[in-house]
Amino acid sequence: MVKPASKKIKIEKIDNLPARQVTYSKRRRGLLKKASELSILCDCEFSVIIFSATGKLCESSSSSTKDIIARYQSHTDKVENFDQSTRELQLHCINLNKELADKSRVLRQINGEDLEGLNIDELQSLEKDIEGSLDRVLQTKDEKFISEILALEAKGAELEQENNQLSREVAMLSNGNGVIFESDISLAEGGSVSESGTDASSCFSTGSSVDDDSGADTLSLKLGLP
Amino acid sequence: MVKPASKKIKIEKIDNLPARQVTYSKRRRGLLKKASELSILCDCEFSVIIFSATGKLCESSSSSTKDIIARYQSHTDKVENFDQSTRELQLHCINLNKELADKSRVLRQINGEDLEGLNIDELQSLEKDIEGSLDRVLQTKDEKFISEILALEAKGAELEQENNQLSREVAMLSNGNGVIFESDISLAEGGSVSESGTDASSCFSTGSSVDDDSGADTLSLKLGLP
DNA sequence: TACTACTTATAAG
DNA sequence: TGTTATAAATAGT
Repeated sequence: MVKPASKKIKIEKIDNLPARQVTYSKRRRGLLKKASELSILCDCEFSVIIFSATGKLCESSSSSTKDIIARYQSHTDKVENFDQSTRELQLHCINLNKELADKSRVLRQINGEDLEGLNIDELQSLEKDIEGSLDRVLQTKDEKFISEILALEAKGAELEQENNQLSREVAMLSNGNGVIFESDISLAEGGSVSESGTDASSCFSTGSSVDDDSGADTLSLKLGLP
Repeated sequence: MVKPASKKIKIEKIDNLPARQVTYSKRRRGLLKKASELSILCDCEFSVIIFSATGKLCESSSSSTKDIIARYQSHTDKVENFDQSTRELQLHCINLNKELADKSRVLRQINGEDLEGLNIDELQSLEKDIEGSLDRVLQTKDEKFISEILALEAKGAELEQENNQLSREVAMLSNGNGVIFESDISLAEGGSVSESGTDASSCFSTGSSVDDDSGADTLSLKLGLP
C-alpha cells in the first residue's frame, strides 16, 4: 500500500494557516531538541528565542535566558557602558543641581531675599561685590553714552559741513536763478532724521570727530538721558 | 562493500575533542538552518545565541539579535521603564543646563562680564536692579547694626546698673572693712569683653533698649566698620 | 495526536 | 573539506 506521505517542500511561507501552525509546532520542537542535543554533546551554552506570527514568545536555553543574554550583550553591546553612562548622567545631574542651587542662592541674595541669614561680615562682602557690579555697569553705560555722543557729534559736524556747502551752492545759484530755497532745507534737516533711526543703541559707522560742541548739545537731547 | 557509517549515538558529552569540534560545527550549522527554515515557513521571528565550550559566540536571528532581545525583555523585564527613566533623566539634565546657563549669564553680567553686548536701555535696567540690590543689602546691614547696637546698649545699661549696685555695696562695705577696690573695677570692665566674644554676628539675647547713647558710640568701635 | 514515506541531518571514515 | 550509510526529522494523512 503506497501512502503519499512526505515530499520535499519549498522553504517559503506556508499559506495554509492550520498547516502552518502544525509545522510551527513540530519544527519548533525539533529545533529546541537539536539545540539541547548540541549543548550536551558539545558542552556549549545556547539560547533560542522565538516569537510566533501571533507574537507568542517561546524560549529555551541551556541555562537561563537572561544570563545568556547578559553574556551576549557583554560580548557585543556597550550595555555596561550604557549603565555607566546613566550613572554618569545622574552624577552630572547632581552636580548641575548643586551649581544651580548655588547660583540661585547668590541671585536671590542679590535680589534682596535670604539676606537675613547673613551676618554683618557677609553682608559687607556682598555690598562690596554689588558696588563693584554697579561701578562696572555704570562705567560700561558711560562708555556707551560717550561713544554714542561722539558718533552723533561726528554726524552733526558732517551734516553742518554739508549744510555750509549747500548754503554756498544756494547762494551762488540764487545769484543766477530765482527759487530753489525749499528743497535746500529739506535736504539738510530731513536727511539726518531718516538715517539715524529710532534705536539709540544703533551707533553710526561714520566717525571722525569735530571740536564744535554747539551741535553736540542739541544732539544729546535725542537720547533718553535722566 | 559495507561502509561502517552513521550509527545512533548517545546524547552525552563527546569526550574526543576533535570529534566534538566537528560535531559542534556540523550540528550548529544544522540548527541555524532549521531555525531559519522555521522562521520562513511559519512567518516567525527567532534568535539563536550559542557560546562554544571555548567561549566563542555564535549568533543567528531572523532580523536583529538586539531587537529580538529587546522584544524578549519587553515580555519579561521592566527594561523599558529603565530606558524611559534614563530618557527623563536626560531631559532633566537638559533643563538644568538651560537654567544654569541663564543664571550664569545673569551673574556674569552682574559681575561685569558680557556687559558689552547690552545696549543702553538694558544697561540702565541692570543698573536699576543692582541699585535695588545694593539698597536692600545696605538696609539689611543697617538693621543688623542697629539691632546689635541696641543689644550692646542694653547690655551696657545692665552692666552700668550692676556697677552702681556694686559701687553702693562697696561703699557700704568700705565703711565697715578696708580694701575690695580692685575686684570692683575688673568686674565692671572685663565682664563685658569676655561675654560678647569675638564674632560680631553673635547678637546678645538680652534685649530691652535704653536711651543712653554715650555708651553706643563706645561699643560700636568693636565692630569692623569701614 | 499517531503514522509513515520520504527528506534531511549527521557520525564515522 | 567531501562521502555515505544510517539516524532523525517531518509533510501529509
